[in-house]
Amino acid sequence: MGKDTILVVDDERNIIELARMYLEKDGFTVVGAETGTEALRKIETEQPILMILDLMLPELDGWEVCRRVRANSALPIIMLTARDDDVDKIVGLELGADDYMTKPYNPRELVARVKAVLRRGYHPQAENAEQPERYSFGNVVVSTDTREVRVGETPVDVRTKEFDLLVALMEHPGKALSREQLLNLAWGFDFYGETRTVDVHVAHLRKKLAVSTITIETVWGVGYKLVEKD
Amino acid sequence: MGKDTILVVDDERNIIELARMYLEKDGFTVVGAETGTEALRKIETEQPILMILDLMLPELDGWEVCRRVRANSALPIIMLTARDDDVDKIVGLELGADDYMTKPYNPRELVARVKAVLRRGYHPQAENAEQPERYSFGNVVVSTDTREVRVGETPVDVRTKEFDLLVALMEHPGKALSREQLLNLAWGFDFYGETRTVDVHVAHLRKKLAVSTITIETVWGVGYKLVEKD
DNA sequence: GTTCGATGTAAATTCTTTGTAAAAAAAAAG
DNA sequence: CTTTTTTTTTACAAAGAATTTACATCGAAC
Repeated sequence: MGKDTILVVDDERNIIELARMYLEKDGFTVVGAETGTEALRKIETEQPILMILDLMLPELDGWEVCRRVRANSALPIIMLTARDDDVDKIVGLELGADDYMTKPYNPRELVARVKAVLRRGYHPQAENAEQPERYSFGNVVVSTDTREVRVGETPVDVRTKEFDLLVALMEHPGKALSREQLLNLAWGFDFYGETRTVDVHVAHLRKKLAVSTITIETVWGVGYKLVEKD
Repeated sequence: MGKDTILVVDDERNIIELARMYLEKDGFTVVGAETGTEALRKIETEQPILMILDLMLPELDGWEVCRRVRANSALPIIMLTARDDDVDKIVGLELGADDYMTKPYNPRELVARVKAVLRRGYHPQAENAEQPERYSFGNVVVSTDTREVRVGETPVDVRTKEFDLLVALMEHPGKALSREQLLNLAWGFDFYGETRTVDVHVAHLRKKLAVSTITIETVWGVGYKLVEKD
């Protein structure tokens, strides 16, 4: 009961069992409910840390279950739906779901999302939205699909975190970003460490971008910004 | 009994239940069979209007079941197979299947095909979109129809999973692919295992591609990508 | 100019990821 | 059913990165 328990609500027992198989492999305990009322009851008795909720349910549909749960708790909820047009409602109406997946779903992706939602400050739209696969500023081009950085025609070798940091900066050229913001953008919301870690990677990037027409400028007392030289 | 009944033959009960879930939603009645002999018996007793038949079966394999059914009936058959190379046999040897799908399959697509087969004058080859039957990158050529790999003129012997992994990489040359993505592409969404299984096959492929002009590069912290050497 | 917190950065440390051989398990062939 | 082959898992070494530390330096305010 409690700290590893996930409640899976679906009227199809198979869906519950599929989820159970994959989630238990990752150390979660899975409790199933086949109706909306059963779900509400199990939330009380089992104290789950997250609920996976199908929209289509007998007795009490997913919308209603979600509304009632949200009335008095912040239990993370991942919605499941078979219909694409429900997605807009989930996203648009701010029902309070933390994330959603369309059925039929990829079970490993479900596990990944459960973990993501359980991380502090997860922003689902960032996961679901397509990010551009290429950024350019000055004579620097960053390709996210190949994870390559080029200064003019010359490829530049950057490490994982340097790459992520550079992308974060390229997403907001000219804007001053605090170390906190950069940690959120490049490390994720659950990073647990010194803000000054950013400085070290900035230093590395500055060296590697020395030959380019852009640079990472210090905004004293604030953070950093990406600017064109001169 | 009869006019809406579909017989689903698969030794994996989950596959049957998945099909049942979706087919029943569309008004069909689903009868399951887990072995070839059970399938033949159920054809007599249940009089299905269509059979969905997995090739890999205990007792009597799908080929044999199909042959025996075809000996004295025109029952529409949709073949399921996990192996791409079986597809050639199904299509080429005119075994008598009306359509086929490779596993893992999209259940909604299965429903669509069931309906299509039941429509008169259905032409399956039009639905099974051609995927390229040949990929080449550097001096490596991969033929999906013959499942052969050549480095220049020299044939290279690769195992099934190595082949599938190589195809996945060849479909996205230069792109960084995570282990998850590679599992989805080469193993299927329902693979239930360690992501590091990918690494082992990558190591094997690297040895076999050592003499070629391409290689599988590690993208640290991310996954792998296929690139030309130098 | 002096002070003091903020920043730069090299080096040390710690942590993660990856390569790979070998064992185990599973699947295919006989 | 037994043998062979393939696939997956495991375990550990090695490589590679990320983070922290420590100290030098800088910049703003007075």
